[in-house]
Amino acid sequence: MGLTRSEIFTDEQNQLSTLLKAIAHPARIAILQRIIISNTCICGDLVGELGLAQATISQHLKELKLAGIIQGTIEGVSVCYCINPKTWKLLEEQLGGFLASYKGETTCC
Amino acid sequence: MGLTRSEIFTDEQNQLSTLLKAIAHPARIAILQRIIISNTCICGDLVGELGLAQATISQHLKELKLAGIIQGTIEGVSVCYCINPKTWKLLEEQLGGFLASYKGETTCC
DNA sequence: TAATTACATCGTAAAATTGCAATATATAAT
DNA sequence: ATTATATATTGCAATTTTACGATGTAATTA
Repeated sequence: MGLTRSEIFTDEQNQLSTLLKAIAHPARIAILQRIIISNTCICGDLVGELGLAQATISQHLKELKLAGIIQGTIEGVSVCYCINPKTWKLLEEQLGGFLASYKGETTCC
Repeated sequence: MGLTRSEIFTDEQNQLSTLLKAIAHPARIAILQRIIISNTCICGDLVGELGLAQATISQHLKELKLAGIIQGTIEGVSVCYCINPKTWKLLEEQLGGFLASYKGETTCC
């Protein structure tokens, strides 16, 4: 009916899928890459560089912030965004464990 | 308008987001974990174990197959699914590179 | 104080996702 | 040939996502 039945899955499965969903969009990947490159935080630059409307960028930033992947600090008139190291580490661990659990076996169908 | 503007992003960004979207659902994570555990492939078992309707499981399997993450082989009456090693490796590389590009810096906002 | 700048939020439309019952299909067993 | 079993497909409803114009808000500048 359009809503994910989270109750029937484990907390780990739900948490990982939430983090993945947050980064599973080309615009949000581009935003994260841009933040990572300019280690120091940017923001309004994204609007001019990505080719999406300001409202759209702001919405994507909100989603990344909601998932805890980035954090924003008010800096005068503008807002400075950067990676949240804690969540990034969590993502690396959870996802790394998940991906590494498959050992490319030879016995397959 | 409800449709992602893929044209304005790079092929790498689009490809990675497609793969991520495919695994960004608790049911599909659960399905992949189950396939990985029983290194040898299963299928109908999922319906009984996950608590989702047969049509729903079948649909999730279809999405994973479409993204190239799993592959299915007809085996008598049932179908045997397993991980597609090639795509899994691609995902590990692309995602690994992306996650590793952030070196938890100290200078942040 | 008024104007400007940077960003967030609201409202809305189009499209995609999630889930399931019902039905179709295809192979195996009787 | 008929029945049973396993999976796929169809059709539908509820919900979420994506995108953007318009508008609101908050801090800086004139």
